[in-house]
Amino acid sequence: MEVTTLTDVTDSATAKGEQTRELILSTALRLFREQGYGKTTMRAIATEAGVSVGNAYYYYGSKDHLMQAYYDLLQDQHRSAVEELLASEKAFVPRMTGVLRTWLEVAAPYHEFAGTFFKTAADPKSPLSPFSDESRPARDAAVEIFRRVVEGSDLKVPADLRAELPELLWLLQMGVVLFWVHDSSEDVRRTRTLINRAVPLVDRLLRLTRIPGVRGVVTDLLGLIHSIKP
Amino acid sequence: MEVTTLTDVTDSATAKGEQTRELILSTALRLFREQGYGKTTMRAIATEAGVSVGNAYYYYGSKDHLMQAYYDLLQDQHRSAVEELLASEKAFVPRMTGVLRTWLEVAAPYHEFAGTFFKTAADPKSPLSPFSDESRPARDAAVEIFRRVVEGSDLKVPADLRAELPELLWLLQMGVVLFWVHDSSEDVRRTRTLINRAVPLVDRLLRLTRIPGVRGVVTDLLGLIHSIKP
DNA sequence: GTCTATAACACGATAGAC
DNA sequence: GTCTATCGTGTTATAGAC
Repeated sequence: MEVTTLTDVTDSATAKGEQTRELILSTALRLFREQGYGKTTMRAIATEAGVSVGNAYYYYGSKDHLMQAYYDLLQDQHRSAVEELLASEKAFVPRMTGVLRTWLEVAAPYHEFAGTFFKTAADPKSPLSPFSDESRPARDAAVEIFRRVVEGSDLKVPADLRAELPELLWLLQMGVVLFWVHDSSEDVRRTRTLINRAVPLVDRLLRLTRIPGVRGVVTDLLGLIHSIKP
Repeated sequence: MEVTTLTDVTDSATAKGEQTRELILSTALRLFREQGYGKTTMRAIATEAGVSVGNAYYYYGSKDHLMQAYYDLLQDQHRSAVEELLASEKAFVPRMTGVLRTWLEVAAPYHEFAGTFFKTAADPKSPLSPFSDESRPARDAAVEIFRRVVEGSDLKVPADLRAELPELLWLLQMGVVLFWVHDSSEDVRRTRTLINRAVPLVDRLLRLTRIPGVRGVVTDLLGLIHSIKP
């Protein structure tokens, strides 16, 4: 009985902590969306959430960590938003195009904020860097989406290339995102054009790999990739 | 006579200002190199240069502007360091490889600092962004190097592709630099490997463009590039 | 126009009490 | 887990000297 009570106390304490953690995060994201990352101060987040600055730092080691948490959230949303498409569509081009378009939709509310996000992500020393060890789980989850894009499709490519393809497609997405961050056109039309034209191009390129003369270049490329992996 | 004297005074004043400007910059760069960007304070730069903080801000609007000045300097050094190679070597692969290797050499002392630099550069709102209007002169100068790489070489590619090639090679360099920033291997060996293998691959790829089946993909690619330009 | 000296402000981050 | 007080730093402001 005493044990049970003790457990209950611990549980409720943990639950309360979790509640505070989420309150701080959701408040921060709202303010980021409303006023941008730069103009949102840690003081404002704390005040708005009804906690102290010190408490905010108790849960999130830095302002950047709040951004990191947002990134994880975004990835989660993208994964579930893409579920239906990957279950129904079988052709490579609409699969890949759909995945990229869905990303645009999910990330849209944070387009301006995303600039600051990638600013931090570009720093090799930052745990938010897409190439850092800390973000490996998030990166693996992202690559996993493209593994499913490839596996569930009608794509016919050599086995060795197919194995590297998910990571290469993820890299393509990184490029699209980089373009998107800098895209200030109405309704990010230029990014949409990029997706609409780049994916069929990739598809065409992949079909070419069966031509003997092209095959050698692909082998070289795969060798290059292998040689620069850490 | 009075005019001459007046001019002299103005000139010497300007010269003195220029001297102070350079003193501040060189001091800042030395401290950045020695202790990193983050740990170098504006107060330290001013003290070390023997000027007041206010004076440092008189010449450089912000700490980031000092980084911007470094970038311009780097580009200048790269351009002159590459001069001899471009004058003597005629084959595409050694030309391109040499240009990229030279960049590594010129930038080497600032490898760690470069992380912070690209962090700032990745922000679309920053004037340091390689895609911003403010950095257009610097970008044009960089692309110009690759225009010379192409023009002075024995490369045989279709005219429409050749026209876009300098910008594409510059983009390749951006990729190499991004890789380099994240490369913590001894003597950046992985980046060297990337250059050594990627350039011949590009060369091979460019030769393939004469195959009819491949030609169509190139046309598509050029169309894509054209359609997403602002 | 160039420069000094000093104070002040805002913000990210931390220390230490409770 | 939570708070208040405080620090260090980028940046700005003031008020003037040469």
